[in-house]
Amino acid sequence: PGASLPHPSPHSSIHWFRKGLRLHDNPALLAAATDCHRLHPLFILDPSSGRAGTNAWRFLLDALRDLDRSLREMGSRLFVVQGCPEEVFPRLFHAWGTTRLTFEVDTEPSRDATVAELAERHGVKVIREVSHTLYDTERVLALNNGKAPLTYKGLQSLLASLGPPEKPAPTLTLEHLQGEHGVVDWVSHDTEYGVPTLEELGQDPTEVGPHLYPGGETAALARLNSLMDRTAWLCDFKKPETEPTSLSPSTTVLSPYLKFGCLSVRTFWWWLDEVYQGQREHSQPPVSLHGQLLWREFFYTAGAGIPNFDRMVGNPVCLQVNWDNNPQHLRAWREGQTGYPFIDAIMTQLRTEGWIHHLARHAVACFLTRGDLWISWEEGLKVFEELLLDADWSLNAGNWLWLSGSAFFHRYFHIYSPVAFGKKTDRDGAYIRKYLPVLKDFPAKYIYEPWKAPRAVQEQAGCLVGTHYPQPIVEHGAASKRNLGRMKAARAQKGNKSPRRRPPHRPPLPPTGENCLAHAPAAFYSVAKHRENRGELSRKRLFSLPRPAAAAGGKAIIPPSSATIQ
DNA sequence: TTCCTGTTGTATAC
DNA sequence: GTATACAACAGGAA
Repeated sequence: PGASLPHPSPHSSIHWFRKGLRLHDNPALLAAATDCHRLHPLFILDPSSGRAGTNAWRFLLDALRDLDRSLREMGSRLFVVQGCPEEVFPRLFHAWGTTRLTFEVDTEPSRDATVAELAERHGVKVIREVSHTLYDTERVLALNNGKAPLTYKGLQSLLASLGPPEKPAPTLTLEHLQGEHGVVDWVSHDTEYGVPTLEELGQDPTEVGPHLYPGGETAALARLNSLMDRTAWLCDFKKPETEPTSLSPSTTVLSPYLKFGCLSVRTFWWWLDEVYQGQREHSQPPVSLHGQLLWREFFYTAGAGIPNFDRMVGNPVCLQVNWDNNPQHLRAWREGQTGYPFIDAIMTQLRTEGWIHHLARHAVACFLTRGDLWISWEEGLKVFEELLLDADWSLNAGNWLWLSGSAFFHRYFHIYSPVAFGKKTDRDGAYIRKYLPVLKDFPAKYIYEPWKAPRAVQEQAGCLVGTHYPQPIVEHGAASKRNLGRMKAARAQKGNKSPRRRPPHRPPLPPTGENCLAHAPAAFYSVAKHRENRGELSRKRLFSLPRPAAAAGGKAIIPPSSATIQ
């Protein structure tokens, strides 16, 4: 730290925050601060982008305020500007005398190339760094002839040839900041560049739910810290065994922090690695926590390598299906009014709290698409994008492809029952009672199927099905059976058009679908029941804010490698 | 061609 | 709690 520069700092830098809302492991931010006499940390709020709901906006504003607070402690500030990047940058380049623009690589379809060109035209040097993913997605794709691996194993073997992920970069500290830090006018900063409120963004602040998961790097590292004491839990973690019906999250709920980059995936990876090192044995990918981070990598790679990844049409890996158009059923699903308490409870938790367990996502996604309602996964994707705090373009689309049986997942005859699935881990329906208080007095025998309760029982529970709570909008047995047949038909069509297979001996169907390949799943991080720590002593708390221990052994700020474009 | 595997199904039997 | 049928797919290895 504190490497004093041998020559005057020539640069005026803008670091453009998009994701990566943190000071730890942020190589592009370090690059901005290097040889720099004036640094402007910038966030551009683009009101025209995205479908985020109120809870997600709150999370983002939390994160921005936290970032500003941390920068302020070092005498700097965050500059928040509203507009679209193409319009904002030329103005700022001119006003701030910018010579260098740095930002984190984004694997999603974005306007990065346009901005980079624009910067170049203004004589501004552009530096991009990989830090949102464990590996450089472009490199992984190149290693596989430009194609995304379509199985988890496939990705694993590619990554094996690349070796372990890079270590996190050092946290930005006061020592990295030279010169003026970019603050021109402390008096007018808040009015000109302050973090706006929900109201100022046109969001209704009365719509937010309980503030269970405050946004920001500080909250992210605190959450990580509190997991540190649970060595046995971390080492035993097996995702499929965690419970979707747990009343408090049975997984980590680090996903919103990873999505916005309040937590660095590399910091998490190497911290887990340290925990694993100290133990005799630990779970392994794909079910372990390391495995969850590799699923994340899997879908980022798929999202970057597969065209039209978030759509059915034009997506070469996606099964082409004639989904129904049924706005009433879609609305019932979204609002938690399907008449299936398990489904409705999950959707209620989603709308109010912004986070649901991974397997709960499976249950409602299957219900919406191939299981019961036969509605396009693209509709579900949009709802999740609005309501989930951790909705991430690649992971969201990838998981919807998976659950709808459109790609990656092929055993489409495995269908989640909206009645039986929740019962496995919650016989008495405590989860339903929590999120659907209208049903809270039903006996356990009927809590998953209240329409089956005799009239007297419904009266006793103070809830008449059809009056206070809806009748089921579909009959699961019949609907799932019919849909299974429709899945089979869609696949048969695909088979007919595939050049690599003999035509299946089935009656030919009218050709409508496009040829599809096939492929594998994704992960939202979660859970496992709180198990006791078997007496391992708690480790020292490494994450107050800076995290020196895991920082790359070397101090090299950023390798001036291919990350630099211009 | 055959065989095995795939993070996370359900219902029934013991 | 574990085993099995259910009805059966895609991809990759052998």
